[in-house]
Amino acid sequence: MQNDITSKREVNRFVADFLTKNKRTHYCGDLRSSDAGREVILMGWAQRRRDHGGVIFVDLRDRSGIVQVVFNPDAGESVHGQAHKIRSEFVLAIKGTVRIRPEGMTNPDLKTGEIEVITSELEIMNESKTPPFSFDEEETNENIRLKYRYLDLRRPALQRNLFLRSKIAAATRNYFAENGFIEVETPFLTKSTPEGARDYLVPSRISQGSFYALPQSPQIFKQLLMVSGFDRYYQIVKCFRDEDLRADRQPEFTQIDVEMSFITEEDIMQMMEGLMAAIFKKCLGREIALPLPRLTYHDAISRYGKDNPDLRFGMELTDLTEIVKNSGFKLFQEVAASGGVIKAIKAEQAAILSRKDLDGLSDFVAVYGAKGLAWAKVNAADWTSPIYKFFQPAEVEQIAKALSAKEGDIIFFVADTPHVVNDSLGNLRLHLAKKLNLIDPEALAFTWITEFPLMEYSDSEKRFVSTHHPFTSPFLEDLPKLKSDPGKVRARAYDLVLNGSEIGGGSIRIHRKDVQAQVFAALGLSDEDARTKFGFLLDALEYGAPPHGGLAFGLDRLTMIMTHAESIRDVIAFPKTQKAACLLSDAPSPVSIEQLMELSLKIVT
RNA sequence: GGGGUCGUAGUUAAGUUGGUUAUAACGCCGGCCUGUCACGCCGGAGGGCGUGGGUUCAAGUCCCAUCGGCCCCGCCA
Repeated sequence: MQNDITSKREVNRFVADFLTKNKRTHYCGDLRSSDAGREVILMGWAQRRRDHGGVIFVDLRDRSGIVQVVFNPDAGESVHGQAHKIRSEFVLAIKGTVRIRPEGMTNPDLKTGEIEVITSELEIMNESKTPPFSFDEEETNENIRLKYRYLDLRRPALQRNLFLRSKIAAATRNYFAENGFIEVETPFLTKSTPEGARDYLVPSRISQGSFYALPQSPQIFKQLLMVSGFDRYYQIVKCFRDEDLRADRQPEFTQIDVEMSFITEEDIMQMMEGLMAAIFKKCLGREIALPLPRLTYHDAISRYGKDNPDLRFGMELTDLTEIVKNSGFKLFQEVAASGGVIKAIKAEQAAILSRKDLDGLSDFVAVYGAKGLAWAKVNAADWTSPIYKFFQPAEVEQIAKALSAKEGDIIFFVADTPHVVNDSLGNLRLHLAKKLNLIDPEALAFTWITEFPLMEYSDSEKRFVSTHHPFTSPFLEDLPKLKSDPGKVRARAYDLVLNGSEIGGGSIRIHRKDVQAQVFAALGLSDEDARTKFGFLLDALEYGAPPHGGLAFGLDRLTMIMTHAESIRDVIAFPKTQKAACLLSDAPSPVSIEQLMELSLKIVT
């Protein structure tokens, strides 16, 4: 041990020497029986050692997979002796000969199970501490996995995800290059914009008391590039939003950002459908039928309760307000009279749902503001239902007809404001589909959502706010409503939804200053406000801005769907926790008083 | 900001109505073993139960607070 440093140096020199003389010939997982007889040099990690006293087996792993390497005692004392020292995750280089495994010794669970490598030389290039968790399928607490993310990333599943993500990015770049797009980088240190999400701020040292913001998206810059005449732009770019996290939301995420000039919605959608087809073809070998289906925002909400409907299954929402508004059920009467709606969904042949399950579903919809969930089990002649007694036979019949309900189905009713009804039934629909196993995991259900409202009333801000962003063009024919009924103005915006996940969204932008001014006015932004916040864009619009529009895809979410990942963390190399912390690097963390002083900042809490 | 859930050896988990030295599997260490592939066999070490209070004769088990992971609402497109 006292010679530790010296011997480490020796080892390092030896390793360097080894690498100078020996180049890797193959990846472990690529070897096949056709390689039999070939001498190979492999480098990787010892996944497992099986020491039989005589013969020793080691599963050698690299990014391609694993192969069994064999150390025979008769291969020589030094190699065999070294092999005894191998432990989990030691870094090895071996020279050996591929051979077909002896009769009956093959392992059908391995791609390389037909063969093995008989080792003639072994180099232990580095040792390893015992890993803090096993890399097997066994689920380990995510806090430990994130702390040792570099080890977690040795798992084949995560490697597969990141390789696929890289393929998606490559297919994207190819597609845009083939279609005449230019990739332009836009600044990360930019100006805070008030609309939309909370900004991440970066203090300026040179202009004390002033701040940059990290971009929520390159929105304004890509529009400026259109004004400059680049005509077709794209960028694969990080975006930052300081909002709370979810299973599919990280504070920094990646967009495939696109903008085009002299186009309409149709041109953009067609171009983006081509992108989707190219990505799925190149990365998964799957054909996408084009053109993709479309649904208006209004239809999506009324039929599925959400603007990101999962179309892999049916169970649509049915409006029963007209049928039940005069029924004997007082609650339904009152809701209908006060402008609310009564809607229902039907779970087909859902007898596996127990009475306890049904009661539990009330708690489920309560999260979305529903004060109750009525249900009815449809029998041959009647219903088993707490509310059955309130209805006339004719009403029961009409409801059953509206829903095409058959014996064995269960109907769920929610009566409330349209927003609460759609929200709770839309989410209940998803919940039931998962519970009843209605979703084909291999299905790909795309849909465009069109005709979004340009703006929505915000109760918290007591004004209309942009649904998309304030540069979204309204439908020209709706312009007169901008003053009289702003909530009814439709936007030339479109989202692309895949399997119930919004994977992209965009719009045709306003390219004329007068229209932009009207929209700002409807949003309650004064000329002065607008000028302070977006002055440079407004200026640009006055210098011959072409008609333009675009959209952005969420690369993380797209990758999630394509890898069947349940969490966005499974498609990001170094993700953050729900508290937006990086357990690996321990960010965020306090900084020195000197750093704060240099920025003229003071911590006040 | 709110709701839910979890935190016990390196890891994954068990731990009855609070009651003597806190279990198991895997991993780890040592020994044996020439064909295994989650190798096998024998032996061994390892934690005081996220943290801090409190109740009690007695707390992993009860109470309060706090920290952290995950899911959700709000927020966010």
